[in-house]
Amino acid sequence: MGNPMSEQIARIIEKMLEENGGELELQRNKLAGDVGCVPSQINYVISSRFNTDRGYIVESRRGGGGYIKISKISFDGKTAILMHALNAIGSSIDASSARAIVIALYDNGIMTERELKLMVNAVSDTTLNKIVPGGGRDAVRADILKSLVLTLK
Amino acid sequence: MGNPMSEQIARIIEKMLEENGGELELQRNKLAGDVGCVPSQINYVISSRFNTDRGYIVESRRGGGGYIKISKISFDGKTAILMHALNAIGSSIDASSARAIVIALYDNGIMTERELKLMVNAVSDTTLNKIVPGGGRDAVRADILKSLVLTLK
DNA sequence: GCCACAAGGTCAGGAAAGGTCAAACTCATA
DNA sequence: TATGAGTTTGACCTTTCCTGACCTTGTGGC
Repeated sequence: MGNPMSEQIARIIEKMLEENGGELELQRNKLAGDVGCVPSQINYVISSRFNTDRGYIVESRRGGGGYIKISKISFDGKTAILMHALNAIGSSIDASSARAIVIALYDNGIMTERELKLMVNAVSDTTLNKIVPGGGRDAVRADILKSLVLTLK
Repeated sequence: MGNPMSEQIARIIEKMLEENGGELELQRNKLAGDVGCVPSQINYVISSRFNTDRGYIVESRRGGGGYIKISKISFDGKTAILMHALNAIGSSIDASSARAIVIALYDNGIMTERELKLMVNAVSDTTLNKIVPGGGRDAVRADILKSLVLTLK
């Protein structure tokens, strides 16, 4: 692994995250300028390394005073269960497996009954069928489910 | 950490609203002078952040002794709120409007904070961006959101 | 009624972010 | 050497914010 610029940027972000207790707000253009790359590369680094799969939540705002906010999900006891679930979900998951995972989480006392219904609903086929084309549906479901599971942290 | 003037103005208004039981009358020119911006920016802040979608009603009067009155809507019937939300969602909705609606529901005591986070996450752009192609994204979001809102019934 | 002044309203334009996408490049490996 | 995953870049897009010129409405004096 030579030392691609993406690595450097990722390290910079990781360091800032550590110094800020797992949460940070950055200016895309400023960071790009500092490190000497094109702004969209910041997006690339974030989406390839600070995504939900790796346990980060990213929010952003455009316009004057815009920012990108990255937060790392931190571990504790029950998070082990959640991580296990995340792992089980993978990059694509069908409706019944998703349902099973959610129910398992409920059985483990990770969430309330209403939250259970909420999640079952969100990832049900009837909800996703309408628009998402056949192939992509399970992938969309996986993304949503992972995002939801992370919220339980 | 940008800190646009609009944010500051919004915070000031929010604070005044809280101190006044959800209702307040302000002088546009005075507020603009106090905070150091052009008067029309007050309109911008009000129309972008204190609009009906977010649960506010705005009235005003021009001329001598003019004013702008902002009141936060407080619903009574829970189902009325949900119906209002469903209506607001429609068949397609962008990320920030979706977010606004969910926050409004939370503000009205329809759901817990964790449910709020869950929903915000489920309909965020970062979650849906990955796979759903540009056009359909807002439609998928609307379907998911409506499904989630109905779960609260 | 007419006029001056005191509010607030509208709108278009430009600036300041961040987002998206596809093409080209790199480099390890089959 | 062909292929493909990962990286880099730039052209173009969308959202959010800020400002100023100009418009409309209400009040009070004459």
